[in-house]
Amino acid sequence: MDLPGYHPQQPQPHVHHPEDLRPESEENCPVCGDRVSGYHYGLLTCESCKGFFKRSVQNNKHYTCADQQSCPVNLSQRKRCPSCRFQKCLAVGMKREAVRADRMRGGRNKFGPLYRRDRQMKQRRMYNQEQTAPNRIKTEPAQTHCPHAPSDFHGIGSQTSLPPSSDASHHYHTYPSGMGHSSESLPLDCSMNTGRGLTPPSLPYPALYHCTLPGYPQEKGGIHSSCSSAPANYAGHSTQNHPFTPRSTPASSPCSTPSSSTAFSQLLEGEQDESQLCAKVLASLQREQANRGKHDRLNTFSIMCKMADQTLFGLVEWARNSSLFKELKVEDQMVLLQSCWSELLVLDHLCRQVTYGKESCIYLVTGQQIEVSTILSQAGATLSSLVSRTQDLVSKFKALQLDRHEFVCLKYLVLFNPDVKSVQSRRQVEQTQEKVNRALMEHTQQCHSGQSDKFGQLLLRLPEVRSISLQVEEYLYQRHLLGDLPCNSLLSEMLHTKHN
DNA sequence: GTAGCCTTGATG
DNA sequence: CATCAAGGCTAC
Repeated sequence: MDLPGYHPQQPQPHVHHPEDLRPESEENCPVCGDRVSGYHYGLLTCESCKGFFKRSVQNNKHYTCADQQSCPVNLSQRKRCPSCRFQKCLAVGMKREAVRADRMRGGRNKFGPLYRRDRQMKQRRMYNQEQTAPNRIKTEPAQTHCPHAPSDFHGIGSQTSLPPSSDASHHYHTYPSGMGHSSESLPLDCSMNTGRGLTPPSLPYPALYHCTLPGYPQEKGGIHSSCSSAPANYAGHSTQNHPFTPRSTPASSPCSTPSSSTAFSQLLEGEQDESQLCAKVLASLQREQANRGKHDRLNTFSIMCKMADQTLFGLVEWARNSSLFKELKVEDQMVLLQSCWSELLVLDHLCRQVTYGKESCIYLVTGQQIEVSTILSQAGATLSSLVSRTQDLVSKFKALQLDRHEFVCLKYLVLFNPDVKSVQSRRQVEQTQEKVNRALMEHTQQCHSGQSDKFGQLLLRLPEVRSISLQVEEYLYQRHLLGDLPCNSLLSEMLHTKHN
């Protein structure tokens, strides 16, 4: 697999977790952020969430949320909405089965080994942290307030990681979605400095297709000069990383048998270099933050949206540059992309986690990492559930040892979806999908003959990708309606198109 | 209903 | 016998 890794000249990723400053024993409850008192019903939680979960299961409670099912669940507000609290308990992994039907006291249950493994893992991680601590970039006090984000595409709670004593409630008054609206800046700031260029990234995306697609294929400068819709950081992409520029196959490519390499050379031609993408997104965000006043900094949610937006832009460009995609009518290209953009984002995120992500961390497109437990302890129910579902899928893909070729195939399979309504050349889309399907099947058989039915296993994951992506869209749309999404983004345009 | 503290009892 | 994750109790 092609592993760009970290480039020494690039900002090193930071692991952001407030626990940095505290001993392990003071880990926070993933449901409400309170102090944990031990393992309860499947994972480390606080005493109150343990009791709450027990009561809810024992009394077979069915709560209803009076709001949007995304209420904040934290130390100060955990009592406010039992529905969201219970949903979050489930989302973070508390297990109903661990509540005993016979109410037998004492003893141990079947989760004993799970607790032990988890403890060992945590100990190992702590040991590793101690080993590397002297080299780690410390977050400045101001940045311990850094908001944390689950991913580069989910859109994210812009809640800040406030210390337990701080009162975050004022953040929630205006935004009942459960996410505060902090103007405090993302961990990005740790590495952001004095970029001074005036390159507003918010540009007229609505014209994306009308403006750019007719201009292509290959019209030099089509997208970049005839239309200002491309974020500045993508300028130059077509020359630096043009799909028709011969690209050397990664030396570590796991498999290059004649049949699959022929099929794959066509599929892999437009793949972006992760380190370039990372550098561009980071640079653009740094510029944007630098251009803002001290009190006008982007909040976490906006930063996450911008990351997602630029990732999305990259994905659109990837599709547009793909020779298979170019064979389609422009109208079909548009409807296909409009139908699958969120799935592509989810797949892109998954691949990033499988390739670079460390256990229990989420790896952002900027190379930064955020502890899943931190996110779960601060996010609302919807976001927590999204993060948990996605992390589950990451584990499954990791277990399947998904390689880059397979990931690219999945992207194509999602893109060439003949079931999309209003596709004109349905047969053509179908044929391409079959072609990719065959390539994927051959590849898995040739390169992973040890894993029986890897092909089938990969395909079986796609419905979950689809389902997560729909939840992502729904979540983003809610935030959009609340006015949380940055204006003029490709993201909001895609959401709008769909809901119209 | 909540949450902090107490009691219980299988496990290693 | 110590541990610790279950359930129970009870002031609020």
